[in-house]
Amino acid sequence: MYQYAHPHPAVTTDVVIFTIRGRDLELLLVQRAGDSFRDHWALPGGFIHIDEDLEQAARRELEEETGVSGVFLEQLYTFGRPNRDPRERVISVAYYALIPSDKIELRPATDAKAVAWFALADMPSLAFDHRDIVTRAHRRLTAKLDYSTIAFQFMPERFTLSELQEVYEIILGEEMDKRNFRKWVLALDRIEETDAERRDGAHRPAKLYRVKRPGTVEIIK
Amino acid sequence: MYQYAHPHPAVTTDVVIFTIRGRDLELLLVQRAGDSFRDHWALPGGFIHIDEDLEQAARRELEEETGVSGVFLEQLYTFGRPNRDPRERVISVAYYALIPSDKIELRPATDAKAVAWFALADMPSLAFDHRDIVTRAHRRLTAKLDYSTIAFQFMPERFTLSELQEVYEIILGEEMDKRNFRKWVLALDRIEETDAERRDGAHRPAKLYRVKRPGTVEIIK
DNA sequence: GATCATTAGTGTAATTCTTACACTATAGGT
DNA sequence: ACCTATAGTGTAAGAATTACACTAATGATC
Repeated sequence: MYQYAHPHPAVTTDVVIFTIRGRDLELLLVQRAGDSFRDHWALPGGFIHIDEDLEQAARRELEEETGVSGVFLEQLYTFGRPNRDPRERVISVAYYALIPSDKIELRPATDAKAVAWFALADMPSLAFDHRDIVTRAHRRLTAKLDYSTIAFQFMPERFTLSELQEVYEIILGEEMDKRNFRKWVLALDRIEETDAERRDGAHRPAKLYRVKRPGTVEIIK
Repeated sequence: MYQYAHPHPAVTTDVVIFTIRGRDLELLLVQRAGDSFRDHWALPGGFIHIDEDLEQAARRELEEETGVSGVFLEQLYTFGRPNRDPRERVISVAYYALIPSDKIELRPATDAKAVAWFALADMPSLAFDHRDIVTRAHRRLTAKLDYSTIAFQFMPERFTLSELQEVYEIILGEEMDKRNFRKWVLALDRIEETDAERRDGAHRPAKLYRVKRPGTVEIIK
């Protein structure tokens, strides 16, 4: 038992894990097994360890559910409405992560819980205030498209300009002009041509590009 | 005594309270009286109450030190490095607030603690990781100048365009062109002329403006 | 091996936005 | 009347953004 002179809230991290699958922006949900919100879908998350950094806790949750590490992860917002959890006062420090589309299958056998990807458009109803967390994460992501290189975090090591454009279109939900997009993204000077190309199907092969500094998200403009 | 089956961190809020005083962007610091970092300057803040919303806790701290309420307050970031407080694990949900320059003298008699405004450029050394909190708050504020109407939150009910421009110049730390500034800010369509003017000194009086929706910070462009 | 279908790749002109820049207007003080 | 100080105003050049349509290269089919 742990004792304190004044009441302490519990602190959790929840992680909104985004990826691009097919033609959708999707996120990872886990089905709850425990006592409250049983069988509801929820964001991956859990209590922070008492000697663990917040970001480290979020990375731990991320890795437990997806097996991936070293991907983009950023603190989103802290949710602390007094009754957001019916059991006790729980404050959740929410993070969001972006997973490149070639790493999404590395999900290892976790415990018995169901884990699945859902498109933002057709999520089930979520436990706690997790819908609010998702909404805020989505807003942050779309906002960052405009002024940072965050979208590159979804790309595999090599990709075509058409694929990159499609990622932008999926997240923003609108089509973009091909020539203007290419002019713009190349002028950023954050990606470079490789000497490989992708040939798939009966059409002209596409040049493959790579991001120059894959680990970093930079502010642009 | 309060008991828990697993250890819980303490949770505090700290508030970076900005205002414009004279020709400086300043923030409010309090001198610590308690056991750790005694006599060091620190951000106003304290433990959240167990049934209190996070923002409400921040507003309470803000009002305790300044007497003001109803001003702009936004969650900034949550700081949780394991040893940021030497006494126990403390997670701080930081907020930042902006106070209009005509309300800064409403500081009521608080307890015995010293309270003072400091220009960002010459702050004393701060307790805990409060310097990091201030740095992040300042970054957020300058970033928001570019894409929101946040600067209006510093303005009194009526103000001249020169005063508004000066606020921008103080925060950004650079001079701006008078004609371009006026064209730009009027095109935003977020402030309007009143029929009053300010006459001070031996020169042409300036028209007074007011913000159209004082309570809100809007995204622009 | 010609044709077809499919995606990759490319430039220019019009428009809008941003920047640089200097003088007149009006008050109070002398 | 004149001086000083701040308020207030427009235009032209340059930069960035938008709209828009055809050629290139491949694999599949006949």
